[in-house]
Amino acid sequence: MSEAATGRRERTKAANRAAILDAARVVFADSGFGAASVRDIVRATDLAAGTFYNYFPDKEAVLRALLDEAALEARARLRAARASARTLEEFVAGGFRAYFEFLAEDRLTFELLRRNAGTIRTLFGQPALGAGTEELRADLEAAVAAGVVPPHDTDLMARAMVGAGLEVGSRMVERDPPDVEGAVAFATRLFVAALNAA
Amino acid sequence: MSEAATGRRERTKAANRAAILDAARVVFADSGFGAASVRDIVRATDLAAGTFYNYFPDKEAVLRALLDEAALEARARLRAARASARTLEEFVAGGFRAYFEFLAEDRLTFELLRRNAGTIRTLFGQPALGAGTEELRADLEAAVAAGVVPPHDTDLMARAMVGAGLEVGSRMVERDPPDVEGAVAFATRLFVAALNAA
DNA sequence: GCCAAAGGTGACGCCTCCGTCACCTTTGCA
DNA sequence: TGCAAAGGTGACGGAGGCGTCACCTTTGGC
Repeated sequence: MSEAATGRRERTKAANRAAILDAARVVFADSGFGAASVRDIVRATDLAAGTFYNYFPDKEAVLRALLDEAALEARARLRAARASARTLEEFVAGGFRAYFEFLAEDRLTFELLRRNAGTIRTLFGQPALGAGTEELRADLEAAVAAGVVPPHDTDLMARAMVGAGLEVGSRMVERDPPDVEGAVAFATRLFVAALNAA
Repeated sequence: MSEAATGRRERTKAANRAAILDAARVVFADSGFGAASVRDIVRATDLAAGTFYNYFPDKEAVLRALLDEAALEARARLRAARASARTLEEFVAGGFRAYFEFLAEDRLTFELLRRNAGTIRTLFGQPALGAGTEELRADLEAAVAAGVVPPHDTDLMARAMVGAGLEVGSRMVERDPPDVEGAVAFATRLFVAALNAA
């Protein structure tokens, strides 16, 4: 967006790439990655079949690009949330708030991730939807070291938080409008109690 | 098994059906339902293509049959676990133990469910992997009514338990041999603390 | 042992997908 | 305005999936 005013050539390129990504998000989210074909994506676009291959070698590359985008956004939000946390409660609440706000704002991406979580797990490494389970674990480790939280299995705890967050987030998104603060409050109370009692 | 000693005709039929289901479990677990074809399943069998259609109309029906099987087993185990629970802690621990033992014993089915959770959710109704979220919610409600647990949002709590259980179970299964009791202890402590503090 | 019913078999016609490539349109530069 | 490079287009050959059906083997009753 900052350097948008380039030549028409460049602009078309960016627009085509974006059109493919947008179409793929929808197609993957509601047919599932496995059942989706490159033609399905192209059809949801006004481009010709051959054009697709000027941008991506296959549908897997498109999925990868979509995930990179989502991960970038998610990481930025989580980093921001962490920066301002002073207490354990703020830390937990901030993390969940960032997570739930993301889900609420970008439903399509959430649906994409949720629908294809299994595929993503097997296709790429571990992360899948919790695009930051490992960072969370490291943060918990740091909290233990700082004496804020009793020692516990931080790997299991991080996974439990991600898993519970996913399900709680799903329920949240089912309601319209989604009650972000309610979800944050629930998840925070749950894990603050668990962490203190660890 | 009880009425197995029927004619050869019957036995072949049962064997063929079982062969298709077994093959499908493997194929769906590692290619994903969407990417799998009826031919993939048939190929993993020593039957001919046409035979498949004498047993199932399409691959979706096979998935449905696999899920019915799994749900039946899971429900039986959970019911048994509940029967013996006397305290809150026993109730929670019993539920998680039943769940984790199932995952540990039938890895293939677990992989099938985990890999295709998104597809299952959209293809059939809600349940997917937590083949008993609703029952769990009802049990929590009963515990609240009985005064064993403070009032709380039982729907969210049930989902959080299922979500956390799934992730904790995944970690458990990654290790060999899987530490069922460790997983049970972790999950139980987590949710007993949360429930008491609700 | 015979024969009709059950049911396994795999080739077939139809369809869609894949990735490519020769062709044509558009763009940017001079 | 002219022209070369960039890149969009869609038809094409090859592959493979789908569900069917005529045919053949097996089974079970008599």
